Amino acid sequence: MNASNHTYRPEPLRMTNQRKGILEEVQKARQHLTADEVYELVRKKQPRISLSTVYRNLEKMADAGILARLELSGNQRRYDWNTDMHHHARCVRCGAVRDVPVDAGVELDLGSQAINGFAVSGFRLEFKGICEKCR
Amino acid sequence: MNASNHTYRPEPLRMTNQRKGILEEVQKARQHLTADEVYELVRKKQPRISLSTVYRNLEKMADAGILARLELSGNQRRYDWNTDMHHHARCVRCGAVRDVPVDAGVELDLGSQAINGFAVSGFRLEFKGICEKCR
DNA sequence: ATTATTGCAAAGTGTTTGCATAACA
DNA sequence: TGTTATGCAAACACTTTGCAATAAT
Repeated sequence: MNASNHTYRPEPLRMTNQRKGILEEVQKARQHLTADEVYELVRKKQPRISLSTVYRNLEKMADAGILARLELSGNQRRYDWNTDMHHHARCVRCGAVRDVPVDAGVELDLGSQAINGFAVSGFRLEFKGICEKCR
Repeated sequence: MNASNHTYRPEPLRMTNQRKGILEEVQKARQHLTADEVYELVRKKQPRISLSTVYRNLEKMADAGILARLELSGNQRRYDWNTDMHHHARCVRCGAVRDVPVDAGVELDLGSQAINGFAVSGFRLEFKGICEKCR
């Protein structure tokens, strides 16, 4: 996890059943899942998988860029199959989280100037509101 | 936090020493503090205060609008003396969190149209970058 | 054969809660 | 006096870790 002196070789990721199962569930979910939601799903097919394996793999795959880690403010970590740049909207009523394409009516102009002395390298944008279903 | 039927009476907040001490530390801090940072500070003056009192009071005062709760993605909760609308920037190197005025080079155009079926009522914007001190 | 990965249990964070006692208004 | 607030300890939810056994390359 550390590019030390000069030869940084990323750990190869072995394709274990557990890994495969976890990846499948995250990718076919239409929701952004928490670790234990993934656990419950994978468990149906691999009853002996352990929760820590799920945690470890979600983290590892997120590090590898296979999945996206989703850390909404004040909430449990979730994992997302969509690794493209996008924002999120959370329904304050039912808690559902939906993706928001970067261009969906949102115009964010950072200019090139630093904000408050910061050299800004990125930002995250999170909407809240009421989803279609809830109104 | 809930205006139910008709007689909503907010609990009166008693001004205890603990409450006062906590409030003071948060207000005079130039940082956004976590509960246990507040605890350590208040403890210097009130050695017998308990951590749960700190937690309870920070939450209660945030509910009352005296302080602002600050939930940056994937991080510990912090509390903020500034209850006005503003954004935050976090230094990826030292972890410092600074306020960003709503108009600081940021142009966010929501239009009036809903995003992805959401009736958007708010958003939160969080910058990351390198702070002045760190570069 | 080598080394990444697993399952399990245990430990770690950060936060909340129940309860009897104390302090406020 | 009536009720909110406190301290303590214990519970909680989520996540990480140590370790010996196992599986992938």
